[in-house]
Amino acid sequence: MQKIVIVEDDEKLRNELKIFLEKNGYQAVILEKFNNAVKDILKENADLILLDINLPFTDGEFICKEIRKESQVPIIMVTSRDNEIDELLSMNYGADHYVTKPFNIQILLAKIASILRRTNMSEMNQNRINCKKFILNVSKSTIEKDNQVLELTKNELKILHYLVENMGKIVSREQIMSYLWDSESFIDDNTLTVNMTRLRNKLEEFGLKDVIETKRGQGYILNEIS
Amino acid sequence: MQKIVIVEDDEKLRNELKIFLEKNGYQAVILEKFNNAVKDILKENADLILLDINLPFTDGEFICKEIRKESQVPIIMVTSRDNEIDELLSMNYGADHYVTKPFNIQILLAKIASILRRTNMSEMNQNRINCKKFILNVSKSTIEKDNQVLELTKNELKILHYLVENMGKIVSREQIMSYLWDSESFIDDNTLTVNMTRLRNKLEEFGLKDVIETKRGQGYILNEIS
DNA sequence: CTTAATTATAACATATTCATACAAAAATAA
DNA sequence: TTATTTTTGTATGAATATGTTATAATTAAG
Repeated sequence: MQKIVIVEDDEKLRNELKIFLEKNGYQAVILEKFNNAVKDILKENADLILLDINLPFTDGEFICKEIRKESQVPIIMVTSRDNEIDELLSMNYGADHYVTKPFNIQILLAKIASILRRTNMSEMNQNRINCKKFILNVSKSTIEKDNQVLELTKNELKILHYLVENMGKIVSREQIMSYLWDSESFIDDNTLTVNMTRLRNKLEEFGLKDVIETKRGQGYILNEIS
Repeated sequence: MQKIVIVEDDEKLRNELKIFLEKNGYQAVILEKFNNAVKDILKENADLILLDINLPFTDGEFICKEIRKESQVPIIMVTSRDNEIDELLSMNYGADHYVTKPFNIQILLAKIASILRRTNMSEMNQNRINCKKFILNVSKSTIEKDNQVLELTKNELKILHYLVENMGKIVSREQIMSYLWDSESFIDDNTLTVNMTRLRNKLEEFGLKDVIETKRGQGYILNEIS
């Protein structure tokens, strides 16, 4: 179930919103105190935030800006006047969407549904890196090729991601290792080799032979030839 | 400031994009007519191109392909349907990145930033040194010549790199040695000679005879004659 | 022309690096 | 829990890059 945080000082309105959203299949959380709003909001880890611009003590623009520093969660700003929207836009606080009070609650619902559908879709599709021979989908931890999909484990994804990011450049074993594991944990140098072999086997089974080349004594390199 | 060309037929969307990108520190250019798109795009000499696949009169795939003939500028293809991506990929038009409409603009921004950072980095690391007779690719530890590639080992690369960096100047054996090995390890003076011979043989087999000249009593020098 | 210093070559030895296979441990799912 | 997947560790062997030694070739000076 998708979670929506309601940040609204009008107690009556926010309770109505909560009930309404819950009736429509969302999990709705109300923020009651605004003295620590940004932290409280982020803590909820919501899918969407409904944020009134006029709040006591603090203001919505600030909260919006602060949230954007930490998260890309979609934010719907609720304004009281039409022209507030223009002011907001010119400030570029990072909110994606706006509604003006008083708003038609059905329209708000449609808006929310649309935003959530969109972000879900785009999140699924954005982190795709085209490597000529295949696409690395970082979000899904898969590689795609000829309409076929290969699932990658955590380590496999990380190694491949690092190689892809440095396509055409030799990356040393040390580099990969420090990318894979925290520098604190002392992991056998050979563990990387093992992971490498497994990744290669997996890739070869998928029809991607010799994608990762060993540069003995220097590291590994991703062949960028198409 | 980095320049982004927006190729999008939806007037509203492209204007929004332009404003948004400009607010985020980019120079955004809109393409208004598409009858001469490829030329117009290339003329802008942009750092990145945002290219809608569905355009009137012409189509994005064609434009992409044409651009690729002239330039390696990163291209983000904007598609309307998910499965369009797969079609695109199978054609291999050379676009590096894709977003599906409707897209979250913050995610798009992050993507752009990531792509530009990456390409900037790789430009910086344009570790290809042109030596008239051959190109030394430090990132790949190879030399290239007439579409042929010769792999170098760590030592070979280091020696050649040092010589190339000092092209046309005599470098003493001591210089090369301290560049090759840590000053701590005491390595036989003749070891350098052996490495030198090996490198020379390798180069000669590759069709690069007498590239490294011995200056008896002084060191070695890379012949820069073209 | 000799001789001594320097550099080159060849053959050999060693050390590093990596791949593979298997086992154990840890994480995750059923 | 148990079962399964994923990750990590260890051992072995092969490949190869590099270092060592010995000997030959080259060069400059006397």
